[in-house]
Amino acid sequence: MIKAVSSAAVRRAATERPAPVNKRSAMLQAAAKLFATRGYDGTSMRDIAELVHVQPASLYHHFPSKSHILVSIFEESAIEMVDRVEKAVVGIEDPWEALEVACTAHMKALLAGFDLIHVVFGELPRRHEPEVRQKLIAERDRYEDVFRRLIDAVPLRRGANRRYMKMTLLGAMAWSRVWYLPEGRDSPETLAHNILNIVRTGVKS
Amino acid sequence: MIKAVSSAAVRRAATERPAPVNKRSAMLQAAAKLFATRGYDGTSMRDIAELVHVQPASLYHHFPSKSHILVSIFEESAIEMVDRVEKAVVGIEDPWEALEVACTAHMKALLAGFDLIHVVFGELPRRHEPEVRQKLIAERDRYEDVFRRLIDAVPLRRGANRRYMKMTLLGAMAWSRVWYLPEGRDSPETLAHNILNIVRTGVKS
DNA sequence: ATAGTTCTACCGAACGTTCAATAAGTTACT
DNA sequence: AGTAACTTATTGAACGTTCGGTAGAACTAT
Repeated sequence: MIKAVSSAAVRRAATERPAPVNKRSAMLQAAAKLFATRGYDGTSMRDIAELVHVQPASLYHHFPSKSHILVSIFEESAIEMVDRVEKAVVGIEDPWEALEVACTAHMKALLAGFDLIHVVFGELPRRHEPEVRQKLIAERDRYEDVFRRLIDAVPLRRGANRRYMKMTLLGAMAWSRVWYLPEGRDSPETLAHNILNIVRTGVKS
Repeated sequence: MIKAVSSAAVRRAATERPAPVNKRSAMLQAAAKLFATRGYDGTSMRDIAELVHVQPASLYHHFPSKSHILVSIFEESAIEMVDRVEKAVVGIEDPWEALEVACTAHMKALLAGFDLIHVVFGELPRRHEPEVRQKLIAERDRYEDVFRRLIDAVPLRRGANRRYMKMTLLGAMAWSRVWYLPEGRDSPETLAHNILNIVRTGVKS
């Protein structure tokens, strides 16, 4: 019995298929990278397949369609990002500090190569079929909710609208995708700090 | 001679082709509407042609390629938007009021159906060929420059960074594309006022 | 233990459709 | 007559997707 198991393990290790790792997640990674740079419509199933060194047809073993790949990216991304942000803020008492830490985590992911979240903030759910759109929006909402809760905990001046604040903050951060230069002198941390500071205290003299 | 001209005019009036209006701009309008909702890659030349009631090949009489249509949209949009914003701020002394009026003009165009500007803030230049990308960025910069000048005129507290302020402001406004609901209770004016107010005075108590 | 079966992951080739673009011809207007 | 505007007809390539088949691992029955 023991022998049989161990010989199976050896055989599995000896095979040139390098790992029993989930190829599904490799496909998701590749798709995210391409969607992030070329957009959903600008990426073909062939492009994705090529990046994973697989035939196009193989993608359909793991996903029923191209749009399901997009939905899966949104799902995995929301889970991962909620996790990152919530881990980052754990134990922090001051609500403003917690929010800044969350923003930093967000900007790091957005500007330092986490392709999945790039897709979430780059793809407009509007452009997809209703059924797909609904799921995309739901996943993004799930992530935004983390920020909503952090913003709820922060003391605002009278009359300040938390919804507008959330949209301004997330919008400003999302827009950095458009103008940010990785080789520039601004780090994601600096960006998060400065953007949040503007939203918190304003700029006027 | 006169007879000939008049008979030609009558024939022209009688024909169902409604007007000798610039069909080029109609094509641009149609393309902008489609690009704005479905994206560049999600829109085909056939789609554009159909919306103008013209055969696909006719588009190539006015534009050498699909990407030239996109570039033309950016050009016309930048001209039009610079014009709108500069007309809106003329004669306003107070720099903060001028900036708010500019933001209002911007939001009105963005949220109330001016498709051209929608394309400018929806299409990522990154995704296009270098030659095209360069032009797209140049046109958007031309527009952003109007805001840069308005922001330069506004008095800030010490240490406030005008570049971050510009990016936060434009980013927050651009992001409204994603969550704004036309049938909601927020008018473009309200949005512009509130977003600018957050950037100006902050939200903290 | 071995032979037969099922299952997972993938492949190569092709499906019908749609894409941007072109070539050549026709009509409209000056 | 000449030019601008637009048409019909067509191209080769690329698209998402489907198909039948296969290698190998994993169960099942003997």
